[in-house]
Amino acid sequence: MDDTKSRLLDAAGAIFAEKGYEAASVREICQRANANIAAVNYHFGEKRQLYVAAVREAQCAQTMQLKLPRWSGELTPEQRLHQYIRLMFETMLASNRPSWHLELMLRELARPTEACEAVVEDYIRPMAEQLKAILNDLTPGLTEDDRWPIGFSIVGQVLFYYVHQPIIRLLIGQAAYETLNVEALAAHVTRFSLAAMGRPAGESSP
Amino acid sequence: MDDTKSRLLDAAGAIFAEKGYEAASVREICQRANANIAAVNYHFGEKRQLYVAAVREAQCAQTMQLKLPRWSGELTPEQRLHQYIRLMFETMLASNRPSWHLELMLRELARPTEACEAVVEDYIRPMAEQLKAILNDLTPGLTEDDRWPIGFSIVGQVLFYYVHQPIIRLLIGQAAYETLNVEALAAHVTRFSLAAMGRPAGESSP
Amino acid sequence: MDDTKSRLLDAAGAIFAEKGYEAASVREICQRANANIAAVNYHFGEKRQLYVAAVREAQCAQTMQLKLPRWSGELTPEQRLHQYIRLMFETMLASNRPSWHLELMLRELARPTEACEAVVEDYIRPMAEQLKAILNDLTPGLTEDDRWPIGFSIVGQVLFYYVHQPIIRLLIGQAAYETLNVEALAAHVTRFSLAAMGRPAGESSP
Amino acid sequence: MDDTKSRLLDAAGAIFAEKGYEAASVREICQRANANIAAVNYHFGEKRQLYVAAVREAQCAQTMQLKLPRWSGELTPEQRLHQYIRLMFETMLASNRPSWHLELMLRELARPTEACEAVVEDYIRPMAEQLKAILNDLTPGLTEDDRWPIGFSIVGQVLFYYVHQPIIRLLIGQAAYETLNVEALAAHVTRFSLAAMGRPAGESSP
DNA sequence: AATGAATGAGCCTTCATTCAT
DNA sequence: GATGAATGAAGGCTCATTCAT
Repeated sequence: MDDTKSRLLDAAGAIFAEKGYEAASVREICQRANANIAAVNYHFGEKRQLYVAAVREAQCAQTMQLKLPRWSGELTPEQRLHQYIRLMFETMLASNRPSWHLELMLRELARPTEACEAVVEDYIRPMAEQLKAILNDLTPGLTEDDRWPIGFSIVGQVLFYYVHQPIIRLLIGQAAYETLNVEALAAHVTRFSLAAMGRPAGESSP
Repeated sequence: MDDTKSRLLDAAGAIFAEKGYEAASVREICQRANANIAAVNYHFGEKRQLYVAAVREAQCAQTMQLKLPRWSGELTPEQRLHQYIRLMFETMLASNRPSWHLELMLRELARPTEACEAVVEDYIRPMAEQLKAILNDLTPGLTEDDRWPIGFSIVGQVLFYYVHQPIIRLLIGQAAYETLNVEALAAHVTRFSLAAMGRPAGESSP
Repeated sequence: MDDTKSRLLDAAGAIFAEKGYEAASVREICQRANANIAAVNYHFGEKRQLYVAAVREAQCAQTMQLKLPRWSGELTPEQRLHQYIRLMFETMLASNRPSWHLELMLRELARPTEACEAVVEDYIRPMAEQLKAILNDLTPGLTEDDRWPIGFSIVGQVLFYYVHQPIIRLLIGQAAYETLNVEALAAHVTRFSLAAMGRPAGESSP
Repeated sequence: MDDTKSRLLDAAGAIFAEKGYEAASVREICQRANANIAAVNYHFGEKRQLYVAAVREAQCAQTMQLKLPRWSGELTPEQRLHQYIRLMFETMLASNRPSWHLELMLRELARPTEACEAVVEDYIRPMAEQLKAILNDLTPGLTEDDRWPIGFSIVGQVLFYYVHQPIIRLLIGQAAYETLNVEALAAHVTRFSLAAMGRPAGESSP
């Protein structure tokens, strides 16, 4: 890929993720990308399409990174759920994330624009399928339609810690917030969800 | 309250909720409020403070509206949890809502600005206290600190349906999405959560 | 005089003198005068007329203050010139001046508006007459018309120290500037001017 | 230099000189320069910097124009002083001046802003040095510090005719004012100043 | 292929002023 | 007599975009 174009995409992603579409300015993006002010329109036509491209880029990067480890086959469904949940937390909370990818996608999913559908189809749905596969093994008696709410209940718990970080921080205090860690959160959500599905807990650690 | 000022607040709330702070323009707000362009500056000093005032207004309105029904005393904890959850869904999904109140607050909570803290303290924390009181009766053996994650798991499930509406709609299809209703969703989340806490379900309907 | 009106006049004079007509805002003036924003238009009709009134006020105050001491009769013309010059310096440089009066008038005289003519007639011309009377005695052989340039040469020297303060400060340095004092400056200008008129110096001290 | 930028500078200088910084509007400047309203921001960043640039421009133009004729060597100090004074008057009063250059600089020097220091150092000080050199020859017995006041007395006389034009016009009447000319004024100030320094006059004409 | 110059619409804010009370 | 509310014009500035090179 063209060097300038790629730098532009990277700068745009970071700034869109940080400030949102409206508050981000083409000038600022070009500046951070060390590109000419006219570069955005040259390479992407207009600001809107730069945004779409940035979301798409984020999506690709995320998708690749989020490949769940090939189940070693001998893992129990409980262990696989635990892994799945921990991976979500890791992705969301890991501070070493290059970083704007997830932020940008979640912005998009909460306030959908034209880029939303692609994200769902290319990124969200595959992940949902994986989760459904796990739930398949955990709740064999349920129909397809009955499994959606369970998946939403699980994913909702996890995303809450990401989307509503500021609430949590204010409610439990900064000190307590800092003690939160991926392992503990994943253990809690896994235990909570397995119990909700009538599964004995305690043996989910892989 | 002054008429123009109040009209301004209402228009601002609606537009801020719809488009976000940056994308909303003072001109547009004044136009919708049938007020002069200088009225914002006169009554609120600047755009930012109009936003803060609008959030505060939303909060007041919400708080009043959200008074949980006085528990009739003889309700079981399970029934009270069910009521609590249903009330959240009603508040969020009721289409007859005049409006922008909740939308604006959730925007604020996901992307906190200076108005966030007030919302948490005045609106969120009281609600959290009510939930904790219910959990107190449901999980007598737990410490205060251990109850936070449970509360978050419950609230996270509910908010998911609001914040990530577009994902759900795309994942399960528009048709299926329209069949969702407050009653069913509340029942699911309640059952899921009670089971997670090791409580026999089925008797929570008030 | 009305209290509010008088406070308004005082505040206006100070701010006009400090910032000039354009840069001064009616709001700021009313604020400093503890008056309502509508007070200016109520008392003076419009900003311009408030300015004119302030200049007039300055002029009155100056005129009263600037009354030269009645010559004791037995003073020589040289001594009277010395007194005249020293009085100008005192008026201009005295730091205890209530202070915006002169500033405002000089602004007006350098950039004349409609208020200029009145200032000249009521304030400047009487002073010029006094100076001419002195010069009359010092240069008996000259015609009226020939005495104007001499007066201008004297007054020009004095005003230079006021109008072009910043140049002087930068040219000779802040330290040297601070050693300047009314007495020394008056002595210099007097000596210089008397010599220019062919008068022996050294006996002008009153 | 760029065409638009230079037209902008010229228009700005003229308008700033005429009305002062505050009263001049960017819109008006752009209009006169046949430039877009955004051009100021593009080329100069903000109004303030356009002003500074205009002052600097004026200064350059003045400096070049004000090169004193190389003394032919055989001129007496008296003749050189006469030339110096006449040149000042010519610069100030010549009606064929393209213009706003001097006006703008004098505005700046009377109400110094951030641009003042540069004007003094680059324009005023060199001129002051030239004058000091002349005074050096005229008053050999004096110290450096004693020569400043003499220089100020000379320059003050000249500037008076520029800065306080309106006073003069009103005092001596429009008719008399129009008879004033560079030659006569320069002759007067020269004679006055030479006499003040104890120099026989009458032979200063070059 | 890429850019510096330039555009015009629109931004938020502040202005002096007026009006109803 | 005096004021708080409200007005509309204009302020400086920034925006995404276009154009000629």
